[in-house]
Amino acid sequence: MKFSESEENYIKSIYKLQENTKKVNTNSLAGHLNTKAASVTDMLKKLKSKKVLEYKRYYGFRLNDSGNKEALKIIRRHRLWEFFLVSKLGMPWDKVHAIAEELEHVSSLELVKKLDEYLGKPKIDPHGDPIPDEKGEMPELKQVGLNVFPSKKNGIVSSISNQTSEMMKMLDHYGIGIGSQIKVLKTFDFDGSLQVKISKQPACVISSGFAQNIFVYDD
Amino acid sequence: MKFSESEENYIKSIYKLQENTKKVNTNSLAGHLNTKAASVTDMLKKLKSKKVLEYKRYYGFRLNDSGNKEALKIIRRHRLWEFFLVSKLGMPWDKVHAIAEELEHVSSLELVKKLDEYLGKPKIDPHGDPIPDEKGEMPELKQVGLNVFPSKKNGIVSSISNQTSEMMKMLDHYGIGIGSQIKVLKTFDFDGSLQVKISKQPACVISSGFAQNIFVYDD
DNA sequence: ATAAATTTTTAGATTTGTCTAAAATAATTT
DNA sequence: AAATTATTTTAGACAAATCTAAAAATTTAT
Repeated sequence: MKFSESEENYIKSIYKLQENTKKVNTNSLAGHLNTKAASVTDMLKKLKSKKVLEYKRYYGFRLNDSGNKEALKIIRRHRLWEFFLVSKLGMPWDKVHAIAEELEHVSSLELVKKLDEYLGKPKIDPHGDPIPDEKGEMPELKQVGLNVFPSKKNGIVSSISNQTSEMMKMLDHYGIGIGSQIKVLKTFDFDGSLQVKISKQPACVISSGFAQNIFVYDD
Repeated sequence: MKFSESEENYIKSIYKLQENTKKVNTNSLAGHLNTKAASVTDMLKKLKSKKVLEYKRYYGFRLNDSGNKEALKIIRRHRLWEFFLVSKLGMPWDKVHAIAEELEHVSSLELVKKLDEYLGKPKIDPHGDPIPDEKGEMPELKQVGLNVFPSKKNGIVSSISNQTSEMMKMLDHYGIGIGSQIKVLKTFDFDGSLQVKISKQPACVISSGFAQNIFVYDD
């Protein structure tokens, strides 16, 4: 089944609203999509007829299995593109969302597959959100600040909670970016500084404050 | 000025048809876009009102300066994405066009700039067509088969005129791809084989027949 | 140069997605 | 439980992009 850009946006928004409330209602979806309730009702009928929505008029609605699957595909594309924009093109965190909103609608399966492989099948996007896999499974990964990440374990940098240019300069200096491999070799109790190995570079020491802003998950 | 996806497709097609004939006519554009003459006329009015088209009814039409500039921007995006899909994602030549047709409509200036830099500001796309630069200038580059490329000059691989899997295997073996740096060190008259240096790898020797299919331009 | 053929444009309809305003239904208050 | 308020849906309109069929303009042929 193929979906228009607009249909995809509705599906994605319904999916997100479902996470909080069991049944989604017309007004909240209209708010989320920055549109009017009447427009939402029209689209609900269409999505129901396309068999992605459970919907009884006046009673709220939610995606069925098929709809959820579709939503996860769209979210997967969105987050892969965000990862690409940040890790490969070096775009700032806060600018990638809007661009990924456009790129996510390019739906070639071949493209998504190749992009995923090219990026190293990332599991978390630059905002720290999990990227659904090919089957639509959300990886259950907990990320933690590098300062509390266990020693001697291989970690992958998933996000950075500080987007100042000062931070950027330091990340750049150490060669740390989204997707970098990282391992804590030693921690110094005196000031909490850490000796770390970043990808294949020689080990180096970083401050606790710096490490706090680097989020990492188990490889 | 912003253009819809449809408007962009019209602009791009008119640009391409202009290359052959001085004035473009309604029917040929309809043929090119796989649509009907009446639809074309409707769009011509719109493009005229948006000041990208010189158009007098019944008399044919062509893009004005502003329209040509817009066309070059779209073509630039298209060809950069094609380059990306082939050189980074390793997609086959013949599959990238359709995907680039979608990607080209994502028009963030920031994105295009970063993508261009990331790809190394390529001048020729994988089909051998020139990529307009930021200013809309088409690079005037002649590509030649590697077998006739002058020795000791730095070349960039721009396209490959053979997409068989046998060819792919050899390209892969030698680490040659779109965008690779290459230099001919020596040629052997006995069988026309060439000693070449590919990027930073140690020099190696390749056959004349192989070299014929590798197109290169002056760096 | 007039008739025939072709091309282009107009007129009016259709589809998709949106909107406003009014009606229908549900939820809340008294 | 009736009245008030809030939410949702319907009815009807609109803009964008397309189409078919008919009319207008141009080109070609006789």
